[in-house]
Amino acid sequence: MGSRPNIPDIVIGRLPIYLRALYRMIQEEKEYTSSQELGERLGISSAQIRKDLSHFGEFGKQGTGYNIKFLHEKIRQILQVDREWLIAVVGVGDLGHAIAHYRGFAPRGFHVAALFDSAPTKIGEQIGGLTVMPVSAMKDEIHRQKIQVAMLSVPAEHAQQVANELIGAGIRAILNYAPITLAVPPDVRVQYIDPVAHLQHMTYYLRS
Amino acid sequence: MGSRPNIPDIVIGRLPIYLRALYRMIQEEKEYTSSQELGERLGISSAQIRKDLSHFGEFGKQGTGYNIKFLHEKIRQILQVDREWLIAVVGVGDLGHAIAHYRGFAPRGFHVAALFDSAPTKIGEQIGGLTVMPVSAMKDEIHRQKIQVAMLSVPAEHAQQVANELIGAGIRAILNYAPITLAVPPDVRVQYIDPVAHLQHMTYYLRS
DNA sequence: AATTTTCAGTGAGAAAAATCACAAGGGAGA
DNA sequence: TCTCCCTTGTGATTTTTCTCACTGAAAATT
Repeated sequence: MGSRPNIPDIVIGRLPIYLRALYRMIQEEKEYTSSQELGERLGISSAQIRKDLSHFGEFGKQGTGYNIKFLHEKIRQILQVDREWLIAVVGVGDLGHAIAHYRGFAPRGFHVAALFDSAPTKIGEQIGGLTVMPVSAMKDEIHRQKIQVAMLSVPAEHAQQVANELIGAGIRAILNYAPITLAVPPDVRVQYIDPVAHLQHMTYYLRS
Repeated sequence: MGSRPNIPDIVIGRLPIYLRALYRMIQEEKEYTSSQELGERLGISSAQIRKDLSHFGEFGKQGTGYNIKFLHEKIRQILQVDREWLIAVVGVGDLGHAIAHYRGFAPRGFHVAALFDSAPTKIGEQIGGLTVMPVSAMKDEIHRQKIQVAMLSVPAEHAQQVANELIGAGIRAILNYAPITLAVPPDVRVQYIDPVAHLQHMTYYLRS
């Protein structure tokens, strides 16, 4: 896809939000939308949306707006979610279970392809059609299936160590559910999910 | 605690990150840290950390740095998590179950105090010491317990409607797990948890 | 056919956020 | 006490991000 230099990360981060809204519009069987309508739904200015999209091409038509399916597909291509990504889940406690059962990954480009845990009691357990494997088998299995993305749902104390092993096994993107900032080499991407951090962010504003 | 005007939201959003790191340091029985050390752990510049904290007061000492417990407590006060917040969870599918069982809320200031679902088969179910109640009982129960925060884990199609009911019941902060942007009045805070959006953000960069 | 409305894309400018770099305070050791 | 080393808090500056406002094109209306 040739040269795509220097697009701000904050712009990339908004594309999945646009995708999500477009997906809803497809379900609503809408055909066209405008930057203004999209912006109103998302609480984002229309100029912001137009400028974001302009980094990647010209997807709209003056007077008409954007064809929803077309724009949806274009953003999927940009984000590379017009294919399926395999995911390894490490740590199958309550959270890992919920992740393994979650039906929302598949329709948006992701497929949970392997489950790992270190607790001997959990090895062999069947979850959502997959068998929990020992962490010692992680590297081989990740290579065998060519898995590139991992979700980390182990306790905070073990997260860094497991992350190191994942990176050693070739993983280049980690979605970390443990409430700890990971140290990783610059070619590895990490994103964080910390519900408590979000809650704490909101309670700041709950002053009467 | 008087006037605290105009502090950028992006600064507020980093405070929970600092809190998380300080909490870890307390567990490691460290006593002092510096903006530089903290920054290295978090991948944030030391100047950024100092400037962020300077919005709220002077918490460090030249030559010494920050007393970890003291700074931790100060940030807890700023975020108002030096008390316990009660949370209502709406939607007890797999995700709602995982939330209800999650042990990570309590030590960081939050207590799941009520569970709601609309499916008659789920009403009455016991989860983590709580009984699932019907959505129709939501308003009364939220008032009775004076719950101010809610977590929304219902399907996307119902999220907006349930959010409306929550707001009608007096909820002022919503952590939304449904992959949809909610429309809410300006005095209601919403934060989003969408793992797939994070994954899609990362796959952008997975070009070889 | 002419006019009006709608809406994308974009350069210029404004606003916000991050970084720089330094003065000054505090501790440790000589 | 004096000197050296750390480290904070912060004004100044740079960088990044967002918004404004306009051009031009397409559609809708008269």
